Amino acid sequence: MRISELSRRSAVPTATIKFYLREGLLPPGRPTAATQAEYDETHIRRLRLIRALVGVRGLSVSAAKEVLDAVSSVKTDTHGLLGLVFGIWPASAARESGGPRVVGEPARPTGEADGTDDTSDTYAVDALVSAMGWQITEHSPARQAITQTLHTLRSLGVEYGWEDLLPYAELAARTAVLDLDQLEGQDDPLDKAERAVLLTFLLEPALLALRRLAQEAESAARHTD
Amino acid sequence: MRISELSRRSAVPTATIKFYLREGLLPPGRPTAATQAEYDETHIRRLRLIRALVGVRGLSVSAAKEVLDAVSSVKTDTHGLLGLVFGIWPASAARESGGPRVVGEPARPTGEADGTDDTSDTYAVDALVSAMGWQITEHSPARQAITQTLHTLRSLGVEYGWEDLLPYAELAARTAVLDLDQLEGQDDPLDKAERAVLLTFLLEPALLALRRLAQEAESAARHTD
DNA sequence: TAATATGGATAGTGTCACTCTCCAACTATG
DNA sequence: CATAGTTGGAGAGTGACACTATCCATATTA
Repeated sequence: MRISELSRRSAVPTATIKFYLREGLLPPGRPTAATQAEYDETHIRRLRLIRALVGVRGLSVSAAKEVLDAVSSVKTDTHGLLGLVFGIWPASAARESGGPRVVGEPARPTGEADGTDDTSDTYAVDALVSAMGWQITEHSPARQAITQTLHTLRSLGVEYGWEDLLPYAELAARTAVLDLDQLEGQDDPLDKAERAVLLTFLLEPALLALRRLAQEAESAARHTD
Repeated sequence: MRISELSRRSAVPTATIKFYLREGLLPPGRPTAATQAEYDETHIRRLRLIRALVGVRGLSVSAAKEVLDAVSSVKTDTHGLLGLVFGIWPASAARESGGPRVVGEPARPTGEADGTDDTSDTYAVDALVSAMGWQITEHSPARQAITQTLHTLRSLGVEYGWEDLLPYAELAARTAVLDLDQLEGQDDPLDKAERAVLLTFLLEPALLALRRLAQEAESAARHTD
């Protein structure tokens, strides 16, 4: 099929499809002439995946590209596959770790305005990880996210340590078991990778939503007793 | 203190402070003259909270305003407080529920391009909620987020129903118990509201990060067996 | 062969979170 | 009390981002 049919069938405007092609999110079609190319079902599928990651999950286009590249890079190496997928962190983390997105300002010299240090939180996360008995890559972006959260909470005067996160970590471990179980069926490494991506990224908003619902229910339950 | 000291102590540029004042995120200082106002510790605290919600959690400024307004609106009404806080959904959900953010396009008539319907997923979420025995407001934004996720997964050819979310919901329920426990100490309703906001919103990235770490660990564990 | 569609490149748009510039009204200093 | 530096407030400007629109030299279709 050509681009207009691809557009119609995927409900993505042709201009946007061209944009995704340019950004390398969508692989080019098979060229049949100088100004003609042929697309197939895989392109429709890929487009839906892109829209899901960007639109539903809210990933930036560049983050989505990272994710998709990781999925495509899976040839036969079933081994590092999941580590690769699980190691990807949405690009928004970049602006998180560097503080609020600053554009023009030449990094004002006054670093921490309140004297709190970040290093102690790094050790706290190490303690948490080893308390759970987890084998984790040294420089996982997820580690930084937790460090950041602990640091922020502390700077806001909330007493919060890694011990407080431990019970959450236990629940996260069980969540991970569920997640991995969902991948058992898939034999084709590419399908497995795609499913891992979908269940990891697309489930994130749903899991947060479940927490909210549960909070509301728990709050109601405690108030009516 | 005046704005320059507030800026120095909070590490937020004065221009940005002025912006937050204009947007209503930060309450105005006590005016001492036509072009002079006095700020205090509460403003520093509020600034840190804003930066945490916007910078760390990644809320939009308008979403942060909603959150902050909700916290401030708590006078003595300890009752609906938590429901109010838990019911807030980041503004990004708005663009999620409406599909990818479309700006110029006049809403192309071709609705669902692949024929899948959204209504069935709405019932699925109802089933999930009642299976958990949760008492939830009818039009909670969190419901929509889950509906959306189920719908997206289905449109991508992944067989996924509310039954698959049930075990996650059980874990979410336990998470909520932890969350609510953390609020028990606070007696002052305003402190309680602020703590609820912090632990709900700021913990979200950390919880997702914990899942990633747990996934990596679980994946490693399964592969070395 | 004329009307329409396509791939590719370039430029433009709307939104967002700031950031900069002005200016009249202060305040601190000599 | 003169003057240099600071404010609050308003409005315009900026850079990043995710598209979206316009061109144009082919290609295809009627």
